[in-house]
Amino acid sequence: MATREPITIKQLATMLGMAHSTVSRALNDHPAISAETKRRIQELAAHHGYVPNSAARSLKTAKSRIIGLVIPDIENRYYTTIAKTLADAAAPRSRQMMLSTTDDRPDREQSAILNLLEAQAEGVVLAPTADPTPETLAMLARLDVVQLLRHHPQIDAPRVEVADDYGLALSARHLVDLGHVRIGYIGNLSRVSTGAARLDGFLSVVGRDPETLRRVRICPPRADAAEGAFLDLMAGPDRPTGLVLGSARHTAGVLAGAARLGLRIPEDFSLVGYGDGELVPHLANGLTTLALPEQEMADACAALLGLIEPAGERPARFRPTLVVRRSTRAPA
Amino acid sequence: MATREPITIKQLATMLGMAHSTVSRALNDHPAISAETKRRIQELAAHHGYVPNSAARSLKTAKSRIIGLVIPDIENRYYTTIAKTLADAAAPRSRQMMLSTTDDRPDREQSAILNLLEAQAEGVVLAPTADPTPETLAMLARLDVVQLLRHHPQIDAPRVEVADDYGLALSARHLVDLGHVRIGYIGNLSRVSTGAARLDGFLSVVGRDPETLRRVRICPPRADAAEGAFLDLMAGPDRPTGLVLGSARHTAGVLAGAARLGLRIPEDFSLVGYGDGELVPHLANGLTTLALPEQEMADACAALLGLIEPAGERPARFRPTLVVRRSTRAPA
DNA sequence: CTGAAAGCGCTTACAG
DNA sequence: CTGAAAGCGCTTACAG
Repeated sequence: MATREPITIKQLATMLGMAHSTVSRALNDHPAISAETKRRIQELAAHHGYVPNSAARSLKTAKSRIIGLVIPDIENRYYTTIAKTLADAAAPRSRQMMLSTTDDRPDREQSAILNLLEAQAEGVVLAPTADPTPETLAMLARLDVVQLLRHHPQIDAPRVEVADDYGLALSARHLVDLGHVRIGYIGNLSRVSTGAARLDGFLSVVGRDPETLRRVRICPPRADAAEGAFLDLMAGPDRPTGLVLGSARHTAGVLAGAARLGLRIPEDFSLVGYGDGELVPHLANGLTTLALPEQEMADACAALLGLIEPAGERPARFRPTLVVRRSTRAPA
Repeated sequence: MATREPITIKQLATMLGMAHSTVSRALNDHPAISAETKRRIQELAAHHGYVPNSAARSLKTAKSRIIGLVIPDIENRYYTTIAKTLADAAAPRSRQMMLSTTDDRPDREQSAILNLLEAQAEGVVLAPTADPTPETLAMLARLDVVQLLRHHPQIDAPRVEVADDYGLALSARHLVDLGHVRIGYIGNLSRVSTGAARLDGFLSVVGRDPETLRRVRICPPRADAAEGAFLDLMAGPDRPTGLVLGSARHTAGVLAGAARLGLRIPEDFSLVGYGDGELVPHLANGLTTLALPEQEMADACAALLGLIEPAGERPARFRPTLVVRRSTRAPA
């Protein structure tokens, strides 16, 4: 029974010869309205395909049912899982999820946050860029924010993050325990908090002498960049016998580089990835990797935004676990 | 300079001793306002961290800047790419992307569409479930919709889809040309349009005799389901020497099943996947697969919604291409 | 170039 | 249990 022009509460009220306030209350199941009146009104509303106007409701109530998710990259499996879990939590509570990707650009971050502020978002889950603009920081102070994964010193908001230093120490320790001495690292820019923490965790185990630092490569989270870094790292003398990754998006590049150089895993070098997933067991003959509790972290975000009941403890920092498969072994 | 309570146009007008209509015009860069007035107003607005209220704007203009993306599963790489591309197209046009996942459930689809209708979404990109509810169909008639990938006979909206029959024929033909005779198929439910078209394309090449149909397995788009189907398919006598997949989410299950049975690819059977991606070249020693033009399809959606200029032709159906790697060869 | 006024579709105290 | 009224923050014809 959809009409071209959406029908309004006022029109329904006119048809029924009632005040539109009564219609509004009936549609919101207000206790003061009689059952019979409610039934009549709701029937007519359904018949005419009445749909409430959320802009009008938001204007009146000064809040919307929108929650924002602002992340660098939806193609990163980690964020994909977060998006899925958050969307699943939002749907049954009639919350809408607004998704923006920043590609780690502060200008895109700023416009995403502006849009959410304009929309009077109820909450925002944000994985901040390395350098949010002053405008972004000012706007964030006016929103209910959760910092996901990364954090920025000037954003005063609860954090939901991975114990990355712990995790990367786990990765490095695994290779050391297997007997590796020359261990390389390819990871993200250390300007974002996670990049710094991951490198730090790695170095806390292998040491910080110049010799070791020469086996560290930092590059953007793209496969082609990682491939370049890998080729460069493996070109020199005293090639690493083990390699630790600090980003999921570096995996494909390293595997491509290894294929190009004809290096086998784990015969020629051992590899520890970052992040698990459906396909990861089938990479590199079974990629040893750090698994992150994406689900729990997304739940923690949802709980902090009041979307779901907090499930027991809600630690700010979640510990990754090392999943040992067949891409790591003692050096030849 | 952010205040707790957001500042409004009226308050700015009072401070300046002007009419609030003038302030509104200045902030919207209306040509009739003098440069000097604009400057003063915009300066004050910036100083007070003025942010327009999008609910008020939407209420007045009877439209929002929201576009909806309603898909079954964000973890499916195909949809991830679409989401990324659409988000990238939306951002510079100050459009917001509302993401809902349906998990192929008509009730979730209905509430997602209801939310978008309430929000007066400018456009909706929808990959419909197999059986949208009558309510959903009625609401869709009131929205500007593009049907992505799948289509439903009762939804009257432009389609952006893959020539799946063509693509799966390509997959099957590849194995036939290599000399395979016993070829299996694992794919999606045929109740969704793509499931039917893919199976049809496969059968158009291998034939529809009962012998062949016994090598077809239909299962939900989950790895565990695909693994079960695979084990079942490979258990019988006259095991297929080649296998074609009709869903990206079946890949992990089949690889897990093959590992469990100790079957090597391509020595023991050849495998053709569905959908390409960063990691796919590193699966199964180089997975031969159908590559879909996700980027172009997302652009076509954006163009149909008026978000971007149509780039030359805009075919409704996009042809996948077969990327031959090392997971397929002549049968032993 | 600027102002006064109406109104978008709701919600919600206040009356009765 | 229902109604009359005000108002949320904008935009935009209509005047001048």
